[in-house]
Amino acid sequence: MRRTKAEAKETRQQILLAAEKVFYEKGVAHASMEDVARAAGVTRGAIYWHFANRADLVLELYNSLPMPQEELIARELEAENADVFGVLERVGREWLELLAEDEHRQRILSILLRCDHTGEFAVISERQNDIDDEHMQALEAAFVKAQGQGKLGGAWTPRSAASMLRWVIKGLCSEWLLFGRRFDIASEGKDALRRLFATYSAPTPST
Amino acid sequence: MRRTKAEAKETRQQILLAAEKVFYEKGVAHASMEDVARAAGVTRGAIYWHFANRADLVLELYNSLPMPQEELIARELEAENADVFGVLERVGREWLELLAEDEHRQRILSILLRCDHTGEFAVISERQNDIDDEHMQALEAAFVKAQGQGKLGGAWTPRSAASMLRWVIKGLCSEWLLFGRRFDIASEGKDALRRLFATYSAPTPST
DNA sequence: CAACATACAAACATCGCTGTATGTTAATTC
DNA sequence: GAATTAACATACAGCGATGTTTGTATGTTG
Repeated sequence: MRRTKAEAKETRQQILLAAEKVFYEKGVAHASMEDVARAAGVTRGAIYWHFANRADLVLELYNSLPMPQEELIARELEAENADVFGVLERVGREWLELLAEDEHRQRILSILLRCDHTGEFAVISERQNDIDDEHMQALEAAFVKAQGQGKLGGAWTPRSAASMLRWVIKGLCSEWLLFGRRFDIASEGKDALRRLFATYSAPTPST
Repeated sequence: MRRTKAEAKETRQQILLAAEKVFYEKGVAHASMEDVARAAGVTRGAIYWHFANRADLVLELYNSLPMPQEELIARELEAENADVFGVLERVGREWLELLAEDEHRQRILSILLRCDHTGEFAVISERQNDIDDEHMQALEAAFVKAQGQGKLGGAWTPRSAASMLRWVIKGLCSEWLLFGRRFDIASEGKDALRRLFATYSAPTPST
């Protein structure tokens, strides 16, 4: 029954797809490896060959998501006179559009939002937190630049602006994913970002 | 061994306190009822006498949190010339202060943030979603009123303003609770709310 | 002060699921 | 083309926890 390397990769992919489906429907905690195996058309042996355990399987599910090119964005912001708000707003919009189009991303992020974050799954949360931290640092740096250009108005600090942006995007995504995707996230997100960035550049109030 | 009614209530309270402690430290999924029983100084028998199962225990933990007087707030907003933004900003601030002071609330909300939301725990999430929905409706109604008073500027709609407010408060609380409470949520929250409400009343931009 | 209900403790019955160890077949490797 | 090893399937061992049932002593009620 030995399969060729290409077939093995195929099997691994099938397992990931099955895990996505089963975990999404039953929840990570309540789906057994046997459930996943059946959905993938293999036995648990195959799963334990490709993945160490359930936590590893979930982690690989997360890793299977292609992440947006952050370096490319960073380079765009390098220029002295870069339009920071323009770039950030566009990037945020693109992220929401990416999520709106990619059902795999939707399901995997839903799984992660709803699963337990303690014990063996803590590594996954930490992973997400690390990425989040990097994003925050990049965002804050960008807002520092905008501030240097005299474009950050109101009582905003780079940190407060970055936090607010992240909360809005996170809130938007969480609500959309956990609540049955009952609105057009791309268009509503576009509007929300529009309003938010408008407030960043508002003049400092006198009061 | 039969205890008096007062003693029974006492036992129930001890179990809730133990559950809070144990679930917070080990996570709902990885703590056994035996763990909770030991921490409470009783046997599992006592727990199953007072609570149907683990999900019920967690739900009662959530129910043990006194919720802010929403009717009182609603009444404050009833007046024709009510200062909607002033009231909402104050209520938000008070909520953050309440959380900052109450360690039980902190631990219980942390537990709920990190636990699995599928299967038997779905009822708890639904409960929270219902409350969230009510809040959103109340918020939206309040912003409608503000709009009627001509106070809602920018490109804000009552709904978008309400959503943004909720995302900010949720983001603030989640980040604080999940990330080790590493900042002064009351003071930083106050600032964030200040900035946010300032943007609500900003004049509609010409661009 | 019976009779009953309450508030638990202790014992029981399983049971699903996990991880591993072993078996088997077919690709690779040399 | 023999030896090796990759890619699984199958069989196994064992646990840890859950919900329930039974036991029992003590409040409570009429």
